[in-house]
Amino acid sequence: MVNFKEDEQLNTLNHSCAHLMAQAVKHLYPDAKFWVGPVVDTGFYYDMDLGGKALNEEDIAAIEKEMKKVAKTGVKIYRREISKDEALEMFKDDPYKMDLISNMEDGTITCYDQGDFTDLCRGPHVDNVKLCRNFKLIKHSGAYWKGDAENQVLERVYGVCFPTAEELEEHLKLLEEAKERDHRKIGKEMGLFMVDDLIGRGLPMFLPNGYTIWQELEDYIKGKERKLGYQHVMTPCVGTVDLYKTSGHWDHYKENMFPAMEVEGESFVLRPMNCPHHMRIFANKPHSYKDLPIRIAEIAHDFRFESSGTLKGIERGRHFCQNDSHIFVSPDQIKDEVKSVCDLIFSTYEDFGITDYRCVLSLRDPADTKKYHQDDEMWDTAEQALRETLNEIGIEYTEEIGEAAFYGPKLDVNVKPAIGNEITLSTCQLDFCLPAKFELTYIDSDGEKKTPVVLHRAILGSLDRFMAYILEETKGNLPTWLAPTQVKVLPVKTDDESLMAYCDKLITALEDADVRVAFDTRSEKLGYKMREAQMQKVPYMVVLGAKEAEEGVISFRLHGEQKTTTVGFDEFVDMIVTEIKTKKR
RNA sequence: GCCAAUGUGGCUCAGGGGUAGAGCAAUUCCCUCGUAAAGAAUUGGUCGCGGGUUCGAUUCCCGCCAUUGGCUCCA
Repeated sequence: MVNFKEDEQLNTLNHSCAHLMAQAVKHLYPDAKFWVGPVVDTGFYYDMDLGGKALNEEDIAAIEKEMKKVAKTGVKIYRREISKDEALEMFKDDPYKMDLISNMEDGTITCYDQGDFTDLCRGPHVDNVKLCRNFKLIKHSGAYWKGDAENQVLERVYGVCFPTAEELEEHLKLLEEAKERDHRKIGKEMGLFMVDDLIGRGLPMFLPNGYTIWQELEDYIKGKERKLGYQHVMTPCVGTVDLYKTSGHWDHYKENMFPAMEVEGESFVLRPMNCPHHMRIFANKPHSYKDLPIRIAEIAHDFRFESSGTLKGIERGRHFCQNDSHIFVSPDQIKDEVKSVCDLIFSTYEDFGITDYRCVLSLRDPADTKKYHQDDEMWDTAEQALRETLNEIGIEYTEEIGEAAFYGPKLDVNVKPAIGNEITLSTCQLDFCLPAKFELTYIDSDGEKKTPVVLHRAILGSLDRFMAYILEETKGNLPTWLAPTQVKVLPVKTDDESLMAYCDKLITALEDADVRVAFDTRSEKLGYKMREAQMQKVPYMVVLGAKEAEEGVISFRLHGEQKTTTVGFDEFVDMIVTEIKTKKR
């Protein structure tokens, strides 16, 4: 999909189209005030104050109509340079523009005139409104001024613009197709999970097919972790409020936790994360420096009271399972262990064929004293240690201020799903803070008690979110090892006893090899059964008739490919078993 | 939580002030068939929930709940 921001021509065109939209809005709502109208990856938007008027579908259609009308006039767009004082005078009735201008550096300010409309803008722009005629307003919503929920809500309208009508058409088609990849749609079609009002919003339930995938993911990552010396534990989904007061999570996140339950004079909460539980496991017995690193891992159930507006199938719910681990190391082990975690992340991505990801070194914002644990020295040490390690490993990353956890900096690995915003899949966080709060110690080689450093890390992130991502990436055509049903056997005739016996022989052979196989014995037409198997996204669709039974061969189609392949019986079984075992295609 | 839209049988959707309709699915019958839907019959819904207006509400109004698209947030 195109990136409007990075393509220079599209960027200019869309920026100009944002102005065209503002002009049309001004015609329809003369009192409209305008905040900013930037180009983003997916097109453009403009944030506008319409005096409390909330736009609906009809209003959007009317704005589009007015835009077409203005575009048709072919009015020219002129660039004009003015001084800051002139700008302040020109926009003195518009508090939003005044806010923008007053925050600009002194010197020349540019603005653009098009007919009866003038807007402050750095530019560049196309030179005529008619060039913006191939546009579409995509969606609209409320958006807080300056992105702050404390501020008033502005009307934001998103759109896209292309040089030609054909390109616009093509783009809109792609947007439609992206909806087909939505994991919620795929999940419903494949019977993977459900959400139910009576259970509660944001609390998806995995159905047999979905749980099969879930278990495969769990086995996969646990297997990898075991080889790397991780020790798996199981801990309860509740903890006392005091536990979270000790960790500091209570102060930072109590609003986003399910409220406390009072039982026999004690307060408990559903746990939102597992760090405190794992800290207490470390504290369960004394440790020598010789024991480190200690890698406590768990596929852990967590509950967070996410805002209702953010819930999204299994990508973001109020219950999820983290592929979590806390690694207790001595300071001199940090680099090796971070490197080991990174290796694990990237080897996992390789197994899943994930190539399109972005690494972020998330740092604290020193000005945000409310969010972050206050200890400058600790932060400097942690951030520098993580940065150095990443540089040493040679990972490409961008640094982002204000994205750190309250207790420490982190490496986040983000991906872009088919629908919606970038999500974090994997994370590796460096924490000098919680071990001290929990007064964790180990005995060092000099006989002194020292405080360990903790790496918080998740590879698949949450299994739920990872599954959502994989479903969207593969459109539900999962690799064989993950597929709920791996092989479906379709007999051409169901009343042919020797054929049915041949099918049974194959099914037994596959079941003995732990392959998940289904047998469609209904007396339906072959085409009908194939269509159904296809829609269920079964990787191997085996068609057996008298011909195959006589020759002792297997005919199959792979993941809906048009071509049919025929191989020997044993060869087929070996092929599947090998594929599943290597977890690769 | 905020702004907007939506909510009709298991699924996808049409309809609309006089107590509902299609296709698919399901069930039964029939069919035994060679690479994406044979045919027939039957079953299935107090139109998200609660109020109000009305002789009468699934349809109009209000409130709530849920879903969807964004905004904010994501330890």
